[in-house]
Amino acid sequence: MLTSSPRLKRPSASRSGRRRSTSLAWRSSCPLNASVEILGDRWSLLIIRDMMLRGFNSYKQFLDSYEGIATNILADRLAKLEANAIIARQPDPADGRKIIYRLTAKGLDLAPVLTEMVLWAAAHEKVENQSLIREIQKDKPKFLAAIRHRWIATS
Amino acid sequence: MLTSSPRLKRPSASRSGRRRSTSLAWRSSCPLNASVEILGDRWSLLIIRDMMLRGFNSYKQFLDSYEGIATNILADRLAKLEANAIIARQPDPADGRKIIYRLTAKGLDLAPVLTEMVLWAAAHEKVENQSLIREIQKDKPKFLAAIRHRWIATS
DNA sequence: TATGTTACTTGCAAAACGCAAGTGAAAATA
DNA sequence: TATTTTCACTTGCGTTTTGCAAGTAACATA
Repeated sequence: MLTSSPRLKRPSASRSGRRRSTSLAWRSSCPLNASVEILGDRWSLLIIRDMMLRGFNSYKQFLDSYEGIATNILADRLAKLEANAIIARQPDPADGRKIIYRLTAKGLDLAPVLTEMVLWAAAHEKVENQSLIREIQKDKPKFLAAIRHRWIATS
Repeated sequence: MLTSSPRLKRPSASRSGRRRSTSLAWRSSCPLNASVEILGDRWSLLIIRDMMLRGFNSYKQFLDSYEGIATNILADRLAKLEANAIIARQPDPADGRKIIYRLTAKGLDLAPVLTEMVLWAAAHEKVENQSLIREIQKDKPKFLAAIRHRWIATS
């Protein structure tokens, strides 16, 4: 069964014999490791992309996004992103079935990370969406500001 | 068995019925998806961090790094990073047992990605390595230039 | 020559993933 | 009002990936 709880498992003493605390939830307190533990899978950043760049905010929209995430995985990732305060859920006042997902300020702050990942792939892999890439390359601060303004407008 | 070959599996037609090409290796040609498919796991970016920031260049160093990667996973990730031209392997001329791992120019270009991930975690999670964080915050272009200079010096 | 090091591979159990099908509540439709 | 559809999930199950422990071949060192 998929669990949405934070990973609490600690690695046993490594080959090098270094001890690790048993109370820490993370493998290490390195800031990069924190990002990797929260975002390092094949789906989380794509969900954030759909929210940040495409304005998606519902389960169905994420499910129908191009890469084709499985429904149980989507539910799991949304729960984890919410547990990490990257997104927030709110019932739609206009439709009792719907849940509206929104990026938190913490989630919005991932914009520079996504932006640099897009630029890296654009420089080194064969990818599409050249208009987005050119927009970022032309004026990165302006692009980031536009994301922020859209977020404020839809909050 | 762990495989280092690129994932060729294609998702079947999704719930939305959209067709996907069977010849593409990637789920989509979105640049962010490319980055996620190459880097989106719990270990690859940590290996790159160890090379970029700590100057690690051997299997044993990666294996003994703090987070405690398993030896089979390390071998698999090194092979994948090499297959993606992010790192290159060369035998150590001074020691026939050793393999020296180096970042390629493509791998070095991940510095802005790692940097933004560090800054995000520093802003939103409880992490250590404050000296690194302050160095980045003080002058990001200088920090990135320093990484590049070290890389040139050790090539 | 014996022992340690380095970069791996192999076997196996546990966890995560992916697909298909099902569920319950609310909304839309006949 | 009754029926169907939509939405946000959950469940079951087979496959894939991960993690741990142990082993191996080539080379270096004492």
